[in-house]
Amino acid sequence: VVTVYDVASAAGVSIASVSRALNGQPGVGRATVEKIQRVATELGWSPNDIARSLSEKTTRTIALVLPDITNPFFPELVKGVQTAADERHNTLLLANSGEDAEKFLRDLEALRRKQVDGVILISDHPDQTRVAEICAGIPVVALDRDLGDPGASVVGVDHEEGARKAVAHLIELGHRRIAHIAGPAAIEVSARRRAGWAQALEEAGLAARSELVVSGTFLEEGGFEAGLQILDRLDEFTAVFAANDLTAVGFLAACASRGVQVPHEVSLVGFDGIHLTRYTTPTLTTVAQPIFDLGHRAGELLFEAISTEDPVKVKEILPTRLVVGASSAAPRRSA
Amino acid sequence: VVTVYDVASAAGVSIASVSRALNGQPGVGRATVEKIQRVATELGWSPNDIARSLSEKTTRTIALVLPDITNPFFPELVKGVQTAADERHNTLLLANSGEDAEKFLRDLEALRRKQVDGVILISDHPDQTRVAEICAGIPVVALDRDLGDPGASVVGVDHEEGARKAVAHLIELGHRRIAHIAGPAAIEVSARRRAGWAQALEEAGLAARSELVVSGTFLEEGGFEAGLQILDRLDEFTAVFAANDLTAVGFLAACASRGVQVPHEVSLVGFDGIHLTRYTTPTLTTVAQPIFDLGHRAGELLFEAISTEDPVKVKEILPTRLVVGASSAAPRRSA
DNA sequence: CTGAAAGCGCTTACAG
DNA sequence: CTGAAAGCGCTTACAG
Repeated sequence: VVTVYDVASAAGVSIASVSRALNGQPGVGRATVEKIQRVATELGWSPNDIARSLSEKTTRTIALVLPDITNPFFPELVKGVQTAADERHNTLLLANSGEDAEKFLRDLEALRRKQVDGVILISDHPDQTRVAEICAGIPVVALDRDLGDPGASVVGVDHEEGARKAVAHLIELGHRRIAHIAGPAAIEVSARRRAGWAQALEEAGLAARSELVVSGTFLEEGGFEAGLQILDRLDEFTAVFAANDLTAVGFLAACASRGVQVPHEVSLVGFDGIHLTRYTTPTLTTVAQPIFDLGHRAGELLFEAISTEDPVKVKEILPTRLVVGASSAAPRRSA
Repeated sequence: VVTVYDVASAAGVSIASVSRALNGQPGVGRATVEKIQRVATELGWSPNDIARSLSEKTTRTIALVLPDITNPFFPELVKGVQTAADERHNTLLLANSGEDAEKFLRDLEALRRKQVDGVILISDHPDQTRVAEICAGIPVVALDRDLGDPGASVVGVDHEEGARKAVAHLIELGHRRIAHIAGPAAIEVSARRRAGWAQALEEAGLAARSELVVSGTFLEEGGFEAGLQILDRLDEFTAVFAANDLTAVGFLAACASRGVQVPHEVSLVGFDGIHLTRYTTPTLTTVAQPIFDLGHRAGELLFEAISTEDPVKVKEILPTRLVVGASSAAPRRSA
């Protein structure tokens, strides 16, 4: 309601001086600055970022598009990005597109209209061309999931390698038959982790039998359902590698409901390293991603891209770490 | 890059017609509209919401300020608000202030500068006056936590009543000594739930002994720590009412680490009804809040306030529901 | 050090 | 149905 014009006339100066004074820019007399500041506070002036953005052609806002804020992996990631944004005094705009491809595109278009300065994408949308079209001209960083778009920097982990570590850990414990509860087929990450599972088995001279793969959803229910199915065939395996921690949590619940002891009757390893894994019963062995860092790094990369005229595309792979909890142990029985 | 001016000159019309045509407003010839639309797509025109907002004096953006996106209660709430925003074709801006009072005020100021049309607040900031000052002139809805500010509508649940239900349930099962792991002292909701705990005990003619109250943090670690403390005094109680589900999850972990069986040796009830409670071992008895609805309703109320000149302040209390899981049972031992 | 003026990309009375 | 013009609240060359 009160604008620079009001402040200017009340202080008896021009709006140019007001703008400069209120932004701490040089070229205004000390006394003038003080007067303007005083008047501004008296009048209760508050800057209008919309007007500023229109004028400066930058909104100091970046966006993060993610599939499911409800999966605890993402809030942690959000914190990382948020921190990066805060450090640069930028605002973070969240778009929770779900895994819905259409909503994703609509959200992306809305962000473009909002004139965000850059976008961090967690998605493997089937139509990369459309995505690239919409994001044309605005810096993009792909997070966690790979983006076909070569125009974007990528930060993530090596999911295959992580999965291999998980399975190798089980093999080392003595397991020979290891089942896998996979993620949704449409998500690239699912395929990577499954591939890692198969590789680790094969490297150990064991068969990666597709009968031992059940599909999940990356959510608890998926792990639970998969568990109910697979627990009927406990004679075929002694351990389970779940595609992510939520799946593992669901599997634990299935075990509990069937009275199957973890890790005595079946060992379990998850993936992600969400905070919750330290508080499940038993605590979960998992391949931890540096979640916060992933988000933070993605933010930093994005800001570099924003402030550089011709940004180089980088691909940054952060290390995963096997965290051994109480859900994995040597097999007490043979499959 | 391409503006209405470009479209206008390319189509041989005025920017007024372009604006009207592109916004589907009446008063433009059918043929003209078509031509303008064609030219706009050819040129790859995309609306600039910043300019529109400056002109229209509305951003079609609402903000939600919350303490901790990492607590699974909030993402679910976010979904509710998000849905309400989507329904109105508004954008939701999230501010994750933490429980940090200073950051909260800074965030609020940033939102004001961003010219959001309204704000949903989850907070009980000590300095309500400051909050009211910053929010002056913009519609506010208080969510989940009560806001001293009488200028805002409130939507939430009756925490005392909910807590009473939890404790009454335990009493009904036969428990007589019920401990409580409280939330952070600074949060009003903690006090309410604790009061409910005390009331239920007293109504049943039992003593609400303050020695049976341990403080937590609303996070897993708090419940875990509290559990380690209190489990040394298992002879003093047979059941625990945790201030929220995350606390209960932490307590379960403490029980597991101490080898204490739930519910055989100690019963447990949580509060919130987060999704996870269905997948803990054992599944958690809890007082479920209609989380999604709370968020959705807050959004609706906010939009009403935004679109009404003189909005009435309402206080909407949504019902909680006791969900009986496997963590509560009749006491097998006497305290 | 200070100000008049143009411009950011839209929308919307106001005239025709 | 169509357009010229003003205005939204800022910032920033450009002159002095």
